[in-house]
Amino acid sequence: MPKVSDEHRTEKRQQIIAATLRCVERDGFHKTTMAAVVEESGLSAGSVYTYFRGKHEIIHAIASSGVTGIRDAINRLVPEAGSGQTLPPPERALEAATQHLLDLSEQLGINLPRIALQTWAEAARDPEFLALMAPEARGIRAAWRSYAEAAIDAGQFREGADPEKIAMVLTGLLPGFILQSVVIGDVTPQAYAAGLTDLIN
Amino acid sequence: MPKVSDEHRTEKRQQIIAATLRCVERDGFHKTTMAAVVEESGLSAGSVYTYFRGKHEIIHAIASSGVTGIRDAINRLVPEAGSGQTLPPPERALEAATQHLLDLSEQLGINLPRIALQTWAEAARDPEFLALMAPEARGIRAAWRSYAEAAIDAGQFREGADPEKIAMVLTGLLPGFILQSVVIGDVTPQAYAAGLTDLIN
DNA sequence: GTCCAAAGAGAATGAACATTCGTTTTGTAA
DNA sequence: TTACAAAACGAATGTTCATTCTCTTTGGAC
Repeated sequence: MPKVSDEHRTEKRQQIIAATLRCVERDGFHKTTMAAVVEESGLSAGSVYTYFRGKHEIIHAIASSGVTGIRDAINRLVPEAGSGQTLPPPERALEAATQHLLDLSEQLGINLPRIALQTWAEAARDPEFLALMAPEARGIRAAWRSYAEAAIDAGQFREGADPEKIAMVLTGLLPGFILQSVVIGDVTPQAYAAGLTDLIN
Repeated sequence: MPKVSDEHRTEKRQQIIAATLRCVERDGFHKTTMAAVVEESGLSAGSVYTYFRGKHEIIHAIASSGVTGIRDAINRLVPEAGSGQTLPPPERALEAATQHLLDLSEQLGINLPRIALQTWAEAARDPEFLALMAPEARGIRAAWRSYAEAAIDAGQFREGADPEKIAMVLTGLLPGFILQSVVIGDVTPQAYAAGLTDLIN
């Protein structure tokens, strides 16, 4: 094949990334072999290496991709000024965020919680990987902060509450849901949200 | 050396496990080489293999060890019947649990949050490893459940609140603290607890 | 239609690493 | 003291895996 359009090129890269995600869900980053990626992608070794310089680069591409879209899901909960949309209470916001994760998992046919655990471990180990992930993590925190600010304005939390600290806790609830869904396996968005309701009231 | 006492044997095993933990904190399970464990432990390759059948067995020993002692730390917060000890509010309980983790990290000279992330990833990947970790995870949930039951009895939460669901959320807050401490790095037990206070009130 | 540069294929390569093995040292028990 | 069984050692081994290299195919430009 001759030089191919840029769209085709990014499409093939997506195909390889998707194949890698399926492998990583099963085996983690380090037990995922290039042979497995090659097989899962339906391409040949040589071909994969024309789209990525190596395994390293595929993994880093995953790190920067913000696969979960959690950040946007949270931002969608915060009404734009004058939109008339109402701000959900924290338990509904949490439920929406966790439900989004499960919906997207189903849609992609990939268990995102499992992938998430792998990426966290990699972030703890590889500073470059961390640098690629951190913006997404900070973005999720910032989204919760916007939510908290709106909630304080709306009188849902006491005047003078610290939106950044509230955001820390709301951000922290997501990994807790993800980890428990993999390790214990009995959490649902509804039960988790109900727990928050009981904790708050 | 001839056959050596059982205490000496378990002591050497501990020494190897401690060395491995230092390696895993730095490199993760899969990038930790036996050569590194050997060097860090100050023993020789052959010697390490007289105490463990292989890398696999060292890793599994770590999985079942419940290194963090979080479970006990939580249980200590719940007063025994008739002890006169008072039940702390959730934010203080959370602060105590997260502070325990940092204290123990300092005491051991090991960053436990980093280790935790590695173990979660391994649990997602290796069912045997998961089976060894799960009891500790369930134990932490059970400890929070005891706390929640006591708190409901004490009137801290509304009558009819579901202690298991409250326990889900309190359990979930810990991974959130751990992950954010590694990825964002700005969480403290105090700030996190203050966030919970603001969220609750 | 012919070229040709890039893509695709898959066997070959070489490095990294867990584990083993032959040898030496050590401490206890006779 | 001597003997011996286990522990310690560390070089050698064999396997696994990422990456490369050569060869073949492909499809757009002229």
